[in-house]
Amino acid sequence: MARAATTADAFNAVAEPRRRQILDVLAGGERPVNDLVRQLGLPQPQVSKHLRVLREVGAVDVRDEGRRRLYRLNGRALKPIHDWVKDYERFWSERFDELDVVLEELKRKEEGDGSE
Amino acid sequence: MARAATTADAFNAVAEPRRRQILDVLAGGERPVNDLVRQLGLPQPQVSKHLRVLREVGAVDVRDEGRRRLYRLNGRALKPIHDWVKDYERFWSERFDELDVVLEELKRKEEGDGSE
DNA sequence: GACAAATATTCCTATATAGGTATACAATTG
DNA sequence: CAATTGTATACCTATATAGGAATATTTGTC
Repeated sequence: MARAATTADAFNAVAEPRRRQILDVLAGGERPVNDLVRQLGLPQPQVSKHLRVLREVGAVDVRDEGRRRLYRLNGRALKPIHDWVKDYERFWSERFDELDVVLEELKRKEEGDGSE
Repeated sequence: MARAATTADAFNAVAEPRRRQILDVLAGGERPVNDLVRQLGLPQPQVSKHLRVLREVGAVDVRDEGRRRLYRLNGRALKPIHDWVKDYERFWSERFDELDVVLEELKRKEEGDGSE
């Protein structure tokens, strides 16, 4: 059985790091394919292929400008990812809290042992 | 060329929705495999397979308790996902900001038309 | 109109996998 | 000790893909 298609949802689309890179660049503003090609140092066909995936999950939109195709980010498509992962933030934030407590206790111990 | 392995990183591991579900359940606390099997209504071998992936990306930790294996969440492993997607929050938050402005203007208009 | 630029798409391939089925192994129970 | 429980894993299969190489199509320039 195959994995879910890369175009199945945003999670699958952005699992591929190059596609995340493309989104990162587009976060800075609308771009033609050529810009992405140059900026990412990837071959043009590759970039087009990745853009197609991103387009199909709705993460980018495209408009024609003559022979150029300008792509822009649709960040809303990434919201499901954020919505899912944000609930896990407490698992590393609390960790920091616990670490602070432990460090505080260690500090007290050191002060308590300061006499040795 | 194959896609990156599901065990390549957290992004690839959680692209599969069942694995996200597993993490969601474990977010509620340490669990034996059997609990996950029953709670998710998945066959046991499937659950074990998914758990192995999650274990390899570090998203879960396991300890033996007799013949039972208890799995617990390591939420830190999901931080890279959060770190990446959080910068995109502005792309839907600003949208909400704009919507608020529009709604505010509509409200003012309605209040202005309140005399009719 | 010839040529170049920009880009999408086709063809190909080796690779990994999600689920199904069956099995192996260890621990527990009676 | 036999039977049961709990779980990991092996074997199998159909499927999708990331990149490479090549190509097709459209638009722009001179």
